[in-house]
Amino acid sequence: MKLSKKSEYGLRALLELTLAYGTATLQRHDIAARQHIPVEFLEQILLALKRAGLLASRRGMKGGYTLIKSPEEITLGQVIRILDGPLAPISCVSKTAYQKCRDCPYANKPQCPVQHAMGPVRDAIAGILDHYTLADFTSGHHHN
Amino acid sequence: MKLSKKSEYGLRALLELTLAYGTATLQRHDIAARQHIPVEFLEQILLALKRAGLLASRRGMKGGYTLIKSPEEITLGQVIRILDGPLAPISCVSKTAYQKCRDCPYANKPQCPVQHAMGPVRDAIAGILDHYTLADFTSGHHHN
DNA sequence: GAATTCTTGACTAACTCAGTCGGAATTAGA
DNA sequence: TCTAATTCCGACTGAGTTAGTCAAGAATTC
Repeated sequence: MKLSKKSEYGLRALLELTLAYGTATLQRHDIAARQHIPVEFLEQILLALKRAGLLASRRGMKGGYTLIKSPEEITLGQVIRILDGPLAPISCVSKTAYQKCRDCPYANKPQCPVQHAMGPVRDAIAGILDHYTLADFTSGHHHN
Repeated sequence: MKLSKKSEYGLRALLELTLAYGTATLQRHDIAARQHIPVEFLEQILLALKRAGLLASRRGMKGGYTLIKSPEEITLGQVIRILDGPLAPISCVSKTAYQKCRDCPYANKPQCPVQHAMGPVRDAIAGILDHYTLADFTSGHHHN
């Protein structure tokens, strides 16, 4: 039931990139310093977000990262799925990464009690996180 | 965001114990066989649930485990907290195990964006799991 | 006292998490 | 063209967690 550091750092990094959206590109060390994230670890995260199509980057002097989509289009659910995998507490109730549970005596049967309990949990989590955008995430936030 | 095998097995074991509630005591190997759980691993789980006050046990021949409280009084939230720890996705929004996040630039400040997003998630999860009892969990279930 | 069952504690192999490191590729500016 | 700055990529690591396994001890019944 836990959010990894990777996702937490990823969200905080995207917060900075959202604040800079349209006006500036940010470098690893800028983000790392503002959010107190180890720079080499942050790098991995930014690369993953880039591969997933959320960020663009430039190398060399004056390089850095920028958001490639508008903050209203990116949800926390997307980000967490990229960095941490599926939101569902158990894969037999996942919608984005469903997997039949093997060795469960109720697998396949219509009334698996675990699914019955965890389905609504996954829907509640996804219902919040898939409607919460980076714009929402940043609103109310002012630097220093 | 994931439920451990420990919790999953624990819930499935409690399902069997709920079905037997008031009529029989179950032994490790009964539960293990019905739910396809490795018996030595199940043992740890049952012991933890016993220490937490949900189960009673007897040793020796004709021994076994029984539910000590009625199924309406035990929620999935309680069980998962015993076996997996807090439900909150991040400890700074936990109500049962709050911890200030260190090294977060927003720690203490009233408007931490991560808390703002994850607070409702933790409330949604707890809202479901703390109202879902073993009685609900078992309803609609009939053996074979 | 023998068989059965829970109890306790230690042990382990595999995996994940949270980084760290070294070097290669790209770009800007001198 | 040279150099400094920056991203990119892969490998590596130490600590901790997960999912068990195992052996020996204590209680209970027959």
